[in-house]
Amino acid sequence: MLLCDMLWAMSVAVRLPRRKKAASAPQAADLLAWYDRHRRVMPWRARQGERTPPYAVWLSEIMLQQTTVKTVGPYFEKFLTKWPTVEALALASLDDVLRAWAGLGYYARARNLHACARAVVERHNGIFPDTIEGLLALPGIGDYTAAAVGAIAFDAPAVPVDGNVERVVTRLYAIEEALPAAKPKIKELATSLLPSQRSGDFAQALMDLGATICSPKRPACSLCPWHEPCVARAEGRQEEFPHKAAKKEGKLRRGAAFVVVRDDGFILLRTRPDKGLLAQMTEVPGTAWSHDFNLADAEAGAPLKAGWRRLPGVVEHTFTHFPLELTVFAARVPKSSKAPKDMRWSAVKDVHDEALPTVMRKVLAHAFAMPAPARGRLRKSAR
DNA sequence: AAGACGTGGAC
DNA sequence: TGTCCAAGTCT
Repeated sequence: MLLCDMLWAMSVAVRLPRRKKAASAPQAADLLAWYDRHRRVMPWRARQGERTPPYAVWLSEIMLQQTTVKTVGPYFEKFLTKWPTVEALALASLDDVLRAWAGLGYYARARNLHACARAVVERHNGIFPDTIEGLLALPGIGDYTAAAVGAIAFDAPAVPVDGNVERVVTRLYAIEEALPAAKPKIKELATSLLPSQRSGDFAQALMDLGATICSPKRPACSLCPWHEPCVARAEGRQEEFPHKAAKKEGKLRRGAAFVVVRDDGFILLRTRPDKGLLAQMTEVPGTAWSHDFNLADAEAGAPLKAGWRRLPGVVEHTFTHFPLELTVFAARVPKSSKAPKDMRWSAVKDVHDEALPTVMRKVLAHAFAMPAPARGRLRKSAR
C-alpha cells in the first residue's frame, strides 16, 4: 500500500512535466540510431564505421550540388577511375575535365573543381585542409560543401545545410520564415542538434532523412525517428514547409544553330566564351539567343556560305533561368572547305568525346535524326 | 543580394 | 504537361 502510493507519486512527479505534450527536443541519438539501420549505400559512402578519403568526399560533394544521387553515380566512378588522386586531377587539362563533365550541368563546377585540385596541390601539398575556414578558401567550396567535407571527411563539428536539411529543420520547428531568408536560423537550429561525436554520420543522416523520409511531398512521418518532436507534424502541416520565396520565370529566347557536315564526315564546332552560360564548352555555330530573334534573318548568322536548309521543328531546352528554342539549319560542304576563324572541324564519329553540353547534343541529335539525350524534348513536327 | 548558372527525373 | 526540385556557388 505504502509502496504503491510511493510509486504512483513518483510516476506523477516524473510525468507531469511532459503532460503538456509539448514537443520534446529532437535527439541526435534517435537520428543516428535510425541512420545505422537505414543508411543508403552510395559509391562515395564508406561502410559503417569507415571513412571516405577527403578527395572522394570532396569530388562527390561538388558533383552532388543541385544534382541527384542517381545522376552523379556514373560521373563519380568515371572521374575516380580517370583521376584517382587530387594530384592526378590537378595534372589534367581543363579541357579534359570539361569533356568528362559534359552533361552534368553547372559547368562552373568543373572549372572550379580543376582550380581547386590545383590549389590543394600547390597551396596544401596535396592534402585537403581539415578546417572549415581552410576548405571555404578553396574555389567552388561554399558554406554547404565546406561543412559537408569537414564533417564527413574529418568529423569536424559542422552541419551542412542543403535542401534536405532545410526541409527537415523547417518542419521540425515549423519555421514560418521563407527561404532563403531563413537560412541562418536553420543553420543555427541544425547546429544546436549536433552531437559531440559522429559529425559526419549526423550530416549524412540528416540528408538521408530528408531524401527518404522527410520528402518534399507525402513525407513518411510514421517512419521518422523525429516524429514526436516535429512541430509541423504535430500540427499536420508537414507538407507546407519549407516556405519559399516565389521565383519568377524566365522569358523565352530563340536562336538558330548551324550544323554543317563536310563531305568526309567532319562537322564545324567552336568553343564558347570564357565567361557566362556554358562557358568554355563546345557548340555548333549559331546566332545569339534573344527574345526578339527573327527567323527570316537567321541565315545571315551562318558561319559560311552553303546551301542551308531549315530542318523542320525546333530544339527545345530549358535552362535554370530561361527556356530556349533553337531552329536548326543543316548543310553539306566539300572536303576542301576551310574552317572560319575560331572554328574547327571535328569528326562526327568522335563528337561524343567533345565538351558538348546537353543542349548541343540535342541539336546534333535533331540534325542527325537520332535519339535525343533527353526523351520527350524534341518536337518532331512544327511547321 | 538577387540573379546567373544545367540537367534529368518524379508526379 | 507543366512544375518542382536535387548534397549550391559566385558575383
